Amino acid sequence: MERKPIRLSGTSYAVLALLSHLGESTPYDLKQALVRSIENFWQVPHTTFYAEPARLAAAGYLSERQEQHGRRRKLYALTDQGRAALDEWVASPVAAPQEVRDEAILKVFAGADPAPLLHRRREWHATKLAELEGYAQHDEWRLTDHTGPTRTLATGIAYHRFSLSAIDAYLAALEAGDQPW
Amino acid sequence: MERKPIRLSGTSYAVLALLSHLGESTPYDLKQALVRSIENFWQVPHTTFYAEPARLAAAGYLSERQEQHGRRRKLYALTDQGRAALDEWVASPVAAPQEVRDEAILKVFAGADPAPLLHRRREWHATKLAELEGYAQHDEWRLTDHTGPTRTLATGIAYHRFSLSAIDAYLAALEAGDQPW
DNA sequence: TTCCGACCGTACGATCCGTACTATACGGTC
DNA sequence: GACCGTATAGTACGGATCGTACGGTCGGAA
Repeated sequence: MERKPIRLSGTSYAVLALLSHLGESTPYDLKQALVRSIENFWQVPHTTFYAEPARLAAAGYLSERQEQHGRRRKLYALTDQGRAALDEWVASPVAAPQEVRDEAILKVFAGADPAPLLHRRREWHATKLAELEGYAQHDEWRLTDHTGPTRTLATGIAYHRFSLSAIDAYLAALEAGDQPW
Repeated sequence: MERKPIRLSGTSYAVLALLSHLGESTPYDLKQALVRSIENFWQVPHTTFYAEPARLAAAGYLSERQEQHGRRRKLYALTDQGRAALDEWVASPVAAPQEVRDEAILKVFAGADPAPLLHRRREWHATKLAELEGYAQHDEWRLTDHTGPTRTLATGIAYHRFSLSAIDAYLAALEAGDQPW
């Protein structure tokens, strides 16, 4: 079954989890689902993401077959080995600490004025929030169930809402003449 | 001056900014300062970080000289080219969006129970908060000035405090029988 | 004087990433 | 029915990055 041992990264488990939810899918389908759910908390560049199913299949975690018509895209599905690896990972309560990577804070660290960076950041959060709220309205995954994808999308919406309010509070303090910190 | 063109990453600018604050330093000094300030919002594995000053020096952004005694460590300092690159980057108000990478949320996405993950996460934030509050008390960088490193440290403290309170609120809701989302 | 732990760093192969490019399907339109 | 624009659906490639493991160096205590 397993042919070539590989290290499983968070991205690997993201693919396994998506396949568990969606059933047999193409890499493109998986990428779409990623963007609508967990991408907020686990970013993957598309070149990395497209390579992952093939890598997992080569190690025995996924089955691979090809469409017989049209683009002859590859279709992937969990094998028993893949499902077992996913279940084992999910069952363990250990997780790497949260990482926040923020180039704007890095610029402030280097001496930049926070205000213009915050204004741009505010726009970005507003755009993302609208995008996620759109997914929440239209997707088959509804905010009323308690599945993983739904919780994740709701967490993303909460994250952008909170960021907006925190930025607004900071900017208001700045304009009132305070120096928040 | 410039010998071999390289791409400057966030990590590159972190090194330049640290050197701008500290003056001539060894990679180890820089790493220590990183941990006490911006590492909360820009993580760099030590193997990557140690390699960066040499890479920047080879491209002309840093000067390099060696201690004459003891461990004969290498000492790096900004060149004019390095300072110019840093200033230009700081002056531009564009920054990549904030990225949050959270393996715990990824596990919840895959179906894990949030509660045990949150308890562990709570411990981690509490530990980090204590560590940062220690830096704030003892460092030469004081929370009363408004330099970049100080703001960054204060932001890190605020981040961990907020995370703790958010986790506590979520756990309290869970224990009260609610399903927050 | 030798041992230990903190300090300080490098080697190396696997993985990941950004940029650029390719190619296919599909609807409209001239 | 050939053309064209847009969305779809990827691949190629070289440099950057990463985790694991290992290697030396220094001061102090035993």
